[in-house]
Amino acid sequence: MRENKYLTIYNDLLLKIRQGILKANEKLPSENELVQQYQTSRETIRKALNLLSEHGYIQKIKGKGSIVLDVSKYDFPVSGLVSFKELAQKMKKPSKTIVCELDLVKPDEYLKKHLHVTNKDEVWKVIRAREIEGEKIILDKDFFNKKFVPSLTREICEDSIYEYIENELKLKISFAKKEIFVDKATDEDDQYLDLEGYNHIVVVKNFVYLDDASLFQYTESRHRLDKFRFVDFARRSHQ
Amino acid sequence: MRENKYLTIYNDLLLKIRQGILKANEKLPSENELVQQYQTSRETIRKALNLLSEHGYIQKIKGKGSIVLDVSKYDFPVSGLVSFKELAQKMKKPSKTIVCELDLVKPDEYLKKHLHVTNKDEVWKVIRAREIEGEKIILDKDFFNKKFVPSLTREICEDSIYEYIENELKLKISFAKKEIFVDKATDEDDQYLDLEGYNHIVVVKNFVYLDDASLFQYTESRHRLDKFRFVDFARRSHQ
DNA sequence: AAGTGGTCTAGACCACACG
DNA sequence: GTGTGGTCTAGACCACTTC
Repeated sequence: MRENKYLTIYNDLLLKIRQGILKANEKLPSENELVQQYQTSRETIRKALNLLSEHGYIQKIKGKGSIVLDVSKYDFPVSGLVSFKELAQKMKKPSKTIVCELDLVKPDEYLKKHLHVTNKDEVWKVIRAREIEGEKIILDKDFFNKKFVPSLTREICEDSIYEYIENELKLKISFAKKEIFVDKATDEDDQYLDLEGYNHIVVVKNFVYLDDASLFQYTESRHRLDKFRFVDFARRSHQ
Repeated sequence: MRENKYLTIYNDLLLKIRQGILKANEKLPSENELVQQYQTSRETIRKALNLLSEHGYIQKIKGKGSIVLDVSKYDFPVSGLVSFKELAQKMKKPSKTIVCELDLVKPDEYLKKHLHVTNKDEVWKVIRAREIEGEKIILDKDFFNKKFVPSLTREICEDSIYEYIENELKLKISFAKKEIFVDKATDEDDQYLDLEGYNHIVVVKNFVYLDDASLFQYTESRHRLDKFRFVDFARRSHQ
């Protein structure tokens, strides 16, 4: 057994919720009962329950107990953030990635500021169009510091760069900042996408940080207005 | 002293980061050192550090230590989600709220489904336009179950309903689900907002749940395209 | 080998909900 | 009062980084 005990318990409880063994709107066993069931300490049970809570599967109420939330009514996965692209993949809609540009470039002023690189650094610039159900509706512009990603090929780009980075290069992505706003469509958008007359674009900027807190990727994802969708599930913080 | 020990430590460390006593890109004292400094147990220190980490102020690295992240480079507050409206308030831009409608209505099919109410329930329907720097750019449509919010006045609506609910009614909001997408502007949008020719609208749907996991508010916030902005800071989850 | 953060334990006391 | 979840403690062992 190599998995954490609290993650094992988390996954076990999650399975029971998904299978309906633990029913929505009903109470979970108390923490002390779970201590007995899983033969562990209370803090470990609490770690598992807090994870379930943070991910929106249960609600803990002081003095009463923990309630299983109704997961089925979410039309999207509950935890985290979901883009149209991810949804299309989940729905198994036919999709395709077209690599428009793949270059090693000198950073311009904007990139120098946002990627924290200097004139001496080189930066991978990747532009890809995402075609879903026959329409090119998303334009992804990615920029990586060459220091972190030495080589990159068209094949990797057609697949998932993200998987390549995590699985092959073993770089660990730890957190990201997102900005969403609407912008006028550029000539580049028009060139690579099927804009269908829409002259505005939803822009999702993404700043990705590694485990050691260094910024290594800047991404701009440009979505046609009518095909943009974003879901967030937020637990209110302390205070 | 009534505040939690770990929250006290969290706030103290946060203050030191903000004041530059703990500098960006430098290491925090180790957990064992903090145990000494604050005369507490390691788990308590870890609770405080985990909060700082979740809120994006530090980065913990196994075997090495915790690094203070550079907060100053975020043009928006780091933790959680920030809308244009909140930003305008932070920037102290002149803003005004116009209550367009305030009614007790029977729920239609859509509301019955999303607010989990029946024909017997009554629902508060509040429509407000938000004017910022002289332009009406956001239309907020709120729906509350009358069961939770018995009375509501124009004055409360012109102020913050949210504050009224938390401070006066003592209802505790625990989590919310957001959906963002772009829709065609309706006649209602046109009637209440200064659309300036934009015929699309960014829609932010908000489902708000109380402490006991009951859904009590459904909100739709409709933003003029050019004035929409949304920031998210997401830590990657386990797994 | 020494120091770091990550996990886990077995207790303790508290605040809250409910009958 | 009993049971619940929330906080806190003082230890322990582990995996990882650095020397």
